[in-house]
Amino acid sequence: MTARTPDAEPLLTPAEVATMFRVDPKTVTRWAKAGKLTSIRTLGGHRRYREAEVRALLVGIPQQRSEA
Amino acid sequence: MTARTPDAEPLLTPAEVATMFRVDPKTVTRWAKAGKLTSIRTLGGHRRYREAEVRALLVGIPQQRSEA
DNA sequence: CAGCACTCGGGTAATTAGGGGT
DNA sequence: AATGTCCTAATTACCCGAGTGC
Repeated sequence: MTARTPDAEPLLTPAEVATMFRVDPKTVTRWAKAGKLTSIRTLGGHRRYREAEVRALLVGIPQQRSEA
Repeated sequence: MTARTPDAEPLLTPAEVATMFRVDPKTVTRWAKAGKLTSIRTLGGHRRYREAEVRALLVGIPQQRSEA
């Protein structure tokens, strides 16, 4: 029973993005205002973020090993 | 409603890691820079650390010498 | 319609980054 | 080589009231 999927990409709420980065939702809003993150606005003015973009930014630098 | 959490690993702030290791946050930063610890950057440049990795390091310190 | 959680704004403390020096 | 401390600048976190989303 897969509900129809209009060609829309998955969006995330500010709280979700904030959780993923371990920051305050307000901080995510600042990133959007600063143009560091693509934000889509609801008709009421609330922001939504592209999941794919957020994941791409969540990049960790793995620990290195200097083994002899 | 609490926002869903797509697939985010729990992250820790520098202060939290520093407290766990009983060291200065600055020291944690040095560990990250030295590649001894995996670091994820916020869009503002602040670092976040993987909770699982930190805890693994806290527990995984075998007593090589137990004080003569 | 009513209600609650979340987000929107702005403003102000608290952390963090970075370099340098002990 | 490794840690702790001092400094300045930048980023982030918590305060409020009002509006949106469901």
